[in-house]
Amino acid sequence: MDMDDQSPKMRLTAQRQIILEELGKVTSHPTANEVYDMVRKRLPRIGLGTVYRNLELMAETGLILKLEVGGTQKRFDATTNLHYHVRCSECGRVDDIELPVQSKLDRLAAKACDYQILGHHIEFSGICPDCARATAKQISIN
Amino acid sequence: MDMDDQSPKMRLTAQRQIILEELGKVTSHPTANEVYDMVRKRLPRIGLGTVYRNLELMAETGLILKLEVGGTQKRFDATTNLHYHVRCSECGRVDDIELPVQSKLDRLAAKACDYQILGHHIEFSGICPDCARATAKQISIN
DNA sequence: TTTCTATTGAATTTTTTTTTCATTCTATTA
DNA sequence: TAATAGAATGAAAAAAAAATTCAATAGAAA
Repeated sequence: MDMDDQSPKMRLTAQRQIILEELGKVTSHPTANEVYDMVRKRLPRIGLGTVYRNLELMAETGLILKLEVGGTQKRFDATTNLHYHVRCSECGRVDDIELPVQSKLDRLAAKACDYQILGHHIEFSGICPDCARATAKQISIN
Repeated sequence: MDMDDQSPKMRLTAQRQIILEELGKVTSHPTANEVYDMVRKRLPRIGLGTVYRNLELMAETGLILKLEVGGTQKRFDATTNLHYHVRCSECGRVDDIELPVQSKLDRLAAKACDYQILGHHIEFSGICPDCARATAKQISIN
């Protein structure tokens, strides 16, 4: 019999499990390299290629979320339910933002263009508390 | 006398002018490499570094817009007034979308997190007309 | 156990972006 | 006009980020 569309068999290897665990531990949205550093503390011999490969794979199967937000590097998120992000324009840090998903935007967009709209993502930009504090300090020194 | 905050003197060289012109000609949002290819038809000896350098510079001064949307590469836009984008999840093409800017989102976001919100960007994802047509053809062949 | 396939680490390659530097260009001053 | 100083350039190299290759390994299935 032919199996359905699902990928053949994706094993939950130690590497994958630990990548997933480490990603779940943080609320920041680490880059592949940052995940590599986190995972390496527990699996010192893991290769960077493996991390890239698995993050990509897990994003494809929907296990995690791949964020292609501002900045040069892709970032990853263990929370897969739809939500928005804030990005600090100073330091690049990315956080989740608790805002109800504006699904009406999709309907508006569908009317406004000839694409078949699948969804949307909102990225807010701003100054994170840490950078705001740093700037305030900066000013008071001058 | 000391001059004000503006950058010293930014010359409008032939290279810059042509980059700007070529970018203005298209409604797509070309990557640096695509701009390079466009510009090279008129300035065959221009270097890729010059294109990158100037796109980055012009984005900094606000002459053009740098989009860090989905996909691996940065894209550039000659239209600088705030607007949203749709990105084809099949081919990566990016188009503008005519949708009023939802400035209330910034106020909601400000309440929902401890960042100092500066603004936001919405990226819709969908299937562009071309890819939709290609998919339809694909299906009818099977 | 044996076989088959997915996965890995290590290294390499590719892709994208940035930087370096000697040279050229241009605006301004003398 | 010629000299000068700073900005900008092309060409090449380097750096950064991501993807791929491949022999070796590990696990599941037979």
